[in-house]
Amino acid sequence: MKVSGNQIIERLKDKRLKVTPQRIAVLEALYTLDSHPSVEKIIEYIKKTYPNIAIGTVYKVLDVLVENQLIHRVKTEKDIMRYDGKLENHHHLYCSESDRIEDFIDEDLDDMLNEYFIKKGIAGFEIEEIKLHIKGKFKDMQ
Amino acid sequence: MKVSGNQIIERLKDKRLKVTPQRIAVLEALYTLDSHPSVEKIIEYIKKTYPNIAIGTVYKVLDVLVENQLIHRVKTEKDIMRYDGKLENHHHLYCSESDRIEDFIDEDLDDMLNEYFIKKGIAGFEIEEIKLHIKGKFKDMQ
DNA sequence: TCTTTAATGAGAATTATTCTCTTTTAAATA
DNA sequence: TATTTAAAAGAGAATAATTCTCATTAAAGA
Repeated sequence: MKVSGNQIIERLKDKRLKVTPQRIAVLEALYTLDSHPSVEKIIEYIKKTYPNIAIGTVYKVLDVLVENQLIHRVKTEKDIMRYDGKLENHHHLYCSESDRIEDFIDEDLDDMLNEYFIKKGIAGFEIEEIKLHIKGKFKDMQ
Repeated sequence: MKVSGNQIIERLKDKRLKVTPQRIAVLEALYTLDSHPSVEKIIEYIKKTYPNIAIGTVYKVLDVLVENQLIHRVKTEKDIMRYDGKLENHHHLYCSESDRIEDFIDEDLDDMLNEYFIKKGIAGFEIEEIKLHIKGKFKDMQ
């Protein structure tokens, strides 16, 4: 996920958020780190270039970014929160043994699901977003 | 979800688990409580008939039941764990405003998804289970 | 009934997350 | 550019869900 510094600033400005080094650092971490890092991993990464950042600030920044839909929260069966900087619609592959999460993008699948639910609907419920959570095992033991 | 006391005992025995009053009480709570209760709700319910149960015991029992696949963990974007006693394949409807979760069962949908993934597969990943997480709003404000 | 092994109870410990309050800073305005 | 001000960050205490420890109890097989 390559996102330049200017793009990060643009994204913050688009949401009318103050552009602070801390916010940039958190987004930068999310765009750089492999995938779906925990707060701990995010802090670890940021501290390399910004050793004095306060942990509470990272939590607060993450909250603000989620509220403004610049990132998403992701939860697995383990009990810490993880974050996802990918904005396009995607699903998740998850292996509970390794707690590894990978993104899964499949437009054909999305089309099929949209068509299905437009036709069928769900009584008493207004659908906003459909995400698949696909559990299983990764074949390469990365 | 009507599950009798005998059925509960059978389910524990099938998994070669010792049948203890605490385990029965936790399963009983899960089968009785509306849907997807938190540990707090489970404890609250059990304490009515079993005021001295230890909180740590409830957590441990829940772990054992999850390990043995008698129940499932469910996570939302809020940060406490919730549990689900339903064993049949089902999806979740979720409203983030109210943090309410409802089950969604649709065999046609499951058939369609199974067919799709049997045909297509996912490179490097062995699928074990597919769950939809459908976000939106409940129309009745229950 | 006896024995063994596993489960429970009680409460301390841990730890992710939130909160409070003071200081600092981004950015709008003069 | 300097000033102003509302919002953000820093520091660390507080909270609360969950886990851990270890002594006690109980389930279930012999």
